Amino acid sequence: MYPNNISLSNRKIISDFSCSSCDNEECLIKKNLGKLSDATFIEDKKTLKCKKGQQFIMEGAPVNGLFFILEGTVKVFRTGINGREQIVRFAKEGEIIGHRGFGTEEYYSIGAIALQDAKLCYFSKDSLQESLIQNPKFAYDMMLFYANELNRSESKVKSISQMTVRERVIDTLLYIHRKFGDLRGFLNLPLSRREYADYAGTTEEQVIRIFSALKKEGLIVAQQKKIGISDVQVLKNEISEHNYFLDT
DNA sequence: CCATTAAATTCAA
DNA sequence: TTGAATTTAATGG
Repeated sequence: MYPNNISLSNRKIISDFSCSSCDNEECLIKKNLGKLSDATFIEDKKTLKCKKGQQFIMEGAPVNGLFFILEGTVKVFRTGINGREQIVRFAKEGEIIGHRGFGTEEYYSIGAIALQDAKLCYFSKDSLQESLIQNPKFAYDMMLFYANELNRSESKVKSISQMTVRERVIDTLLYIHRKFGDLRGFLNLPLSRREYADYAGTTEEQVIRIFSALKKEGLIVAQQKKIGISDVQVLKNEISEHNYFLDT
């Protein structure tokens, strides 16, 4: 389904512009730009354009650096035993992709695919490492990001092991809702039911049936890929015994 | 899990 | 812009 011959060399590199002219205030690098005075790595960065559905990190590929999302949304996944895709997270602009392989790991343990046309900033590992060492504030911001990711990931383990399928689907809906918000009553991120299933750790059919049930109960509205949550509070209540909510 | 149908999206002529 | 081809949603076995 996905091209498996993508390498850095054949990804399109679009006009590189400097971080100082970037207006993405969410970006960790942009936030610390003032402090990153002798940051040579900013010059090394490549900005790539990635088409919808294109995979830009292959599982098992060697780690050379990491990506920041400049624009667009991305799904990060891991392939399980039976070839099933487990979606680890959805990421939007300003977020970091591929950070797990950053320290000691040699190969990516995850894959990443653009959900929409996306622009990605790519920084080489070596130059980034250098500036992390020299820049405590930057390193601290990165650490917060890692801590947050770890927290979310631990909660996800719990949700998969202890919640019912229906609860996991609801949890997924709420996660998308609080992370991507809604636009005119619909979740501001179009996902296939397959993708909901891959995130919730269930099957496409289960998701479809639970959506139908929720629709009948008047808790959500659904027209194709557009899902609207009618009453966030009722859904929250249903899974409240499991949850401490996360902000990412 | 698989098969069927309906419906929607993509793509190229 | 249209319609044929492919993909996705929904339901029942």
